[in-house]
Amino acid sequence: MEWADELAARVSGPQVVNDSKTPSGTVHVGSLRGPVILDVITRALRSSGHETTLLYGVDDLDAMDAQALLTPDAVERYMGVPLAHIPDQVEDGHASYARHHAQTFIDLFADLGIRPDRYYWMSDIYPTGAMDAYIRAALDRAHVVRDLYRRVSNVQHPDTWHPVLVICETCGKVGTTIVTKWDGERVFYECRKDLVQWAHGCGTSGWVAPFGGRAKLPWNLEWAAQWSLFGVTIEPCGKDLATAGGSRDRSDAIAREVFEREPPINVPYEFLNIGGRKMSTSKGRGAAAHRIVDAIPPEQLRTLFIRPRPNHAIEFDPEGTDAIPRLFDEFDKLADATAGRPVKGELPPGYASVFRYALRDPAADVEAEAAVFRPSFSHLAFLLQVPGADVPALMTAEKGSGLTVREREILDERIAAARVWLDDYAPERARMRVQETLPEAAGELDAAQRMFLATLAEEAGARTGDAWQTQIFATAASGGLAAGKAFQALYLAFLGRPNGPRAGWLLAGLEPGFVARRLREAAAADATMAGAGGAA
RNA sequence: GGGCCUGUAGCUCAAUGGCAGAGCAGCUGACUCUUAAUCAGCGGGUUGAAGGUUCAAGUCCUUCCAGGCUCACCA
Repeated sequence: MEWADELAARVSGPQVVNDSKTPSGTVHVGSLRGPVILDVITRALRSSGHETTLLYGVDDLDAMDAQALLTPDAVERYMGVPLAHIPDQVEDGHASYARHHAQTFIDLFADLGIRPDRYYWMSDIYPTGAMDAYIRAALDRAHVVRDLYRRVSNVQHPDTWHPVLVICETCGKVGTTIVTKWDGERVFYECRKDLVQWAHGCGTSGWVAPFGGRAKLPWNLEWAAQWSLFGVTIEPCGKDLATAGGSRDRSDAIAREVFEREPPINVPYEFLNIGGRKMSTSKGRGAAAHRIVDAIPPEQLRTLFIRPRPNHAIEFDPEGTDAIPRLFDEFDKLADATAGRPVKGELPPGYASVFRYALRDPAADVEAEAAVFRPSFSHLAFLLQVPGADVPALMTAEKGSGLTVREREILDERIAAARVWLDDYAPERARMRVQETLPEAAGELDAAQRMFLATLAEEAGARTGDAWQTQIFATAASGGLAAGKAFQALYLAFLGRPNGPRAGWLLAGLEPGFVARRLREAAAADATMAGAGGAA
């Protein structure tokens, strides 16, 4: 976790941290790693005394290039059009396609404790004329840009290519236009039918002054221009951009050679892999970001992203594993250590920072947060499956005193997460189910256990969990059976496994007639039945 | 083909160049009302391979092998 603190120690003076995103469609959980890293860097800078501004931009004048995300009849009309100028495909009140997707992403920030000082939308910036100086510089130095593309990225543009994209006055597309001349005030552009494969231009051409929102810079130049416009000093970016000869290299060179400014410090970060594979909404892997957030509350999600160094890929496989419970356990361990409670095993390096930066509220009282009672996630998931269990009451008992408002909030958050986990992610072994018919495993019961079950069947009836629990111990004792063996017998008879939840409450939650019938069936079970199953 | 990352116990990961560790899982045991809790204990390794530097290498250098991501059209 030292990475953020080390970065903070390396810089001097006021800092501007920036990131921006093209709202081209639905995002997945992995997309949140960037914003979380951004936020942690900001917090680290501030806590080491640097005056810091956090900016988050939406590159919503970029062209639509994802056909799959448009309705079929919208493809011809909107492919290549700036995202900000496409109507929302979903009728939920957003002004545009870009606003819809950007807003659903940004809405997650607040929950995660990420609070940029300012959001900016490029569709708002261009019309103000703030970008005009950069557009002019890019046009004046078009030959430098062409040379740099060839040198840095081996991309060969025609000699007449100019680094500005005019928004076609006729069809409104920006992805299909090319500028071939610049006279110092106006550019000559063509909206070509086949400039790119994914969109078709309308054939318009003409001279236009490319200022005040009538044109935009290509993405790499826009990026570098943002650094100058906002005075950005630190900007992390995903490894897809940070690759050698890739976008970041191009933009760095543009910053130096066209806008004559050192690019910001880069913090390249790796992605989040689910089950060893890249997340992809289109391939059906990886829930959309707003979906998995239901199973992983903010502070645990922050922990997941913060703990490894940014340049390490995160392997996370929540499907059918205990990855989610372990994430909670790890967070709780950090809290215990921070609160000075004893913890098992060794602590990760820099654990105190991890816990502090994992908290949603940057101004939280870290000591107080660490001290609050947090129920074990797996224990909760377990209790939720016990028929009739009063989980809040049980947790109050476990804590030994009433839950505070904050503790009740955490409990509710964890209960909700555990429900989602049980429904969508938990492995079979974490789920328990009362078997409809006598489980095969009941054949493993020995004579003493069958005797116990038979006796208990005589006592069966409607009673409370507490009463059942007492009865179980009493019956076991009167038959001379060890309590452990007695409970095992019940679990085998009802769940088909040697262990389970508090048996008394399990039985109390079932229909009394069914309980009596099952007890008798299990008592009558012949040990030879289990021969094939290899019973002990 | 270029770039980045990874390879250490079954799984997830640690280890300023200085005796290879932890959590979880597993196994054994204890427990007369927390029974998937709690407590005690145990096993588990040619650190992907081969060279090199060093008194000393999981760690640094070289070369391989394997896996993953990413770029090479646009943003």
